[in-house]
Amino acid sequence: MTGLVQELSAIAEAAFAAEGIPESFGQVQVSDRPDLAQFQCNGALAAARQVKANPRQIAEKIAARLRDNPIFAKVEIAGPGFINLDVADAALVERVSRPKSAVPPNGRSMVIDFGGPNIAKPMHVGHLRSAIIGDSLQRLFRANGWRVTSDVHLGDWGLQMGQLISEIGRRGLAPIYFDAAFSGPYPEQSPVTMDDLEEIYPAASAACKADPARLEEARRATAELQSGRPGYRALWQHFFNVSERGLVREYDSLGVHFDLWKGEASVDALIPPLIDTLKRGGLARESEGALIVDVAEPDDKKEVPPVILVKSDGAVNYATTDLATIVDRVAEQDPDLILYVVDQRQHLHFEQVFRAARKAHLNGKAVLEHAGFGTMNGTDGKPFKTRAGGVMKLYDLISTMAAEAKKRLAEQGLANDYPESEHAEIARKVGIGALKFADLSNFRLTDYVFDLERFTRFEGKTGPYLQYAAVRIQSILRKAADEGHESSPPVIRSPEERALILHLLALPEKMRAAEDNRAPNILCEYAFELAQKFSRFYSEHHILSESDAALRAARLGLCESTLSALGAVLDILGIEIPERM
RNA sequence: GCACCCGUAGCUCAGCUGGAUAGAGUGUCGCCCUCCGAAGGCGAAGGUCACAGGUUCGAAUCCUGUCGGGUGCGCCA
Repeated sequence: MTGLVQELSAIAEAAFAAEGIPESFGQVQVSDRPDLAQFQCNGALAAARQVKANPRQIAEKIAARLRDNPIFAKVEIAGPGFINLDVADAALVERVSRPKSAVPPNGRSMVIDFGGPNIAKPMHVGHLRSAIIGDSLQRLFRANGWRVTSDVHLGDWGLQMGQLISEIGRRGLAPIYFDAAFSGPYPEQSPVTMDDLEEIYPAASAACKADPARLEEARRATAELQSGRPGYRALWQHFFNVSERGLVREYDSLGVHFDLWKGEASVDALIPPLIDTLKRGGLARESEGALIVDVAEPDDKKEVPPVILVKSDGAVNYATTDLATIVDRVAEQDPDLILYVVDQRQHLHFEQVFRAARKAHLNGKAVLEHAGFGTMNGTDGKPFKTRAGGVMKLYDLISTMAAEAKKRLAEQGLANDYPESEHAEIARKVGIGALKFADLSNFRLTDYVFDLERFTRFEGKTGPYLQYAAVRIQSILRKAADEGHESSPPVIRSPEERALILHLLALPEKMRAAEDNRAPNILCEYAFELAQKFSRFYSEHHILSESDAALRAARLGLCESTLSALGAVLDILGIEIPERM
């Protein structure tokens, strides 16, 4: 699906080429002077320098060619050589009325790695960004025709596992798993619950921080787990199972789903052969008791430390599992792109891993890319904490958001007569919609302030504003159907209709820009403007009571087109639209 | 110390492959519901785009430096 800007650019590019000027100067954009024109082309100005000609003269020649094309209602030259363009209403209406078809597969495939949470720890607000941004990206790439495989990629193979194991051993909670003489089978019932783990983990972590001997113990346990000690493996499996149930529930409540629930541990078997390969290729060497891969390059501006494959204690790092995971993914599906949606603070880690992977040719044809995101701070500018000083659990945050949404419904006196279950469902969708939109509308890389008050705002540039606009359209269409009104392709009889249709035709460009930049905030902006333009149209024109049946049908058609575009974008953002609210 | 990210309206943030008058939301002040959902619409006020240089016909955007904030710099993830 090509967008209007793309189509206009192609026309202008052809005009430049016909004048013997590189066609790249023909790029058309939405005008930043809407009072003067709908679109503009600045190519004559840029070309003038290169071609050494008067920009106005170039613009004149281009404009003369453009005027031959009936798609334009206006072609004007302004200032030093801007070419201002308006598209004919008939052309707009024709394009917005074309039946929309799904984007066909583009033949490319990718893996999205969410750098998921560590098992045995509850999800907290710090995990929000990866989940929300990553989910939006997987929906976006799919919508644009990619074959996408998403992997939550849990943190389940590092030192924290050894910390848990050694702490449980000390407490004597499950002695059978520590009995070297025991030959199994181990109990099917987990000796610890998720609640237990949530208490044991911080205790173990604190103990290791305070006492080097405890840390040593945890390291040893980690190495033994990784080298296959049966009791530890069995215990680990319990951690994993217990945690996974909880995590699935948390992600479900956010509406985030993964194709794969793999983790670091899932590539365990691939590590020994990988290390072999790296050793044989002369890429891995021993240093200070550890096995490393040098990845520094001569023209580096910063110091890039080596990748540590095997620590001096014999355990592997997450760099090692990340490398093995690349091997796994290439073997499984040979993707064109592997995208890591992980905190920007881990940028250096990925740089190291990517370099090592490329050096060893592990990545096949895949481009390896880290789409980092900024940290979430509290209103004090420091990493977010609750009033009590701890991190806020995701579950609590979602409950709070839904409760606020419910309060809002009550204030408005709305939904009083809805069944309780629907009431709760609306509150959930609105609460999560507010949360997701607030997160996604910030550019990925910038740190942002987590302000509960701002998140629970439902007016202005928020998720609920968009949901509200969509619900209003649904309501109109329902009434129209009840009254037996037909819809027809839109017409342009007013500036509001024209503005709305112009914006509808910009969707394909925005989808592409969002993909190119891995930036869902571009779609947030688009959706917000779409809802604004609809609201404007809605307040200026009465639809159902319009006596001219043809005009009423055309306006209903415009409502349908708007709902379809808004629904598509909200779907990519992972925001659900209630039937009513 | 070195490297990376950032500094835009009172507040929260867009804009950054250079283009005409720097945008939005919120907050403040006005106006609009006997008519399709007011979680809405319209309008006003609010800016030396941190600072100083440079490149350019043209810089919030590119380059250099300064100040301020954040982050990262083998055996955590």
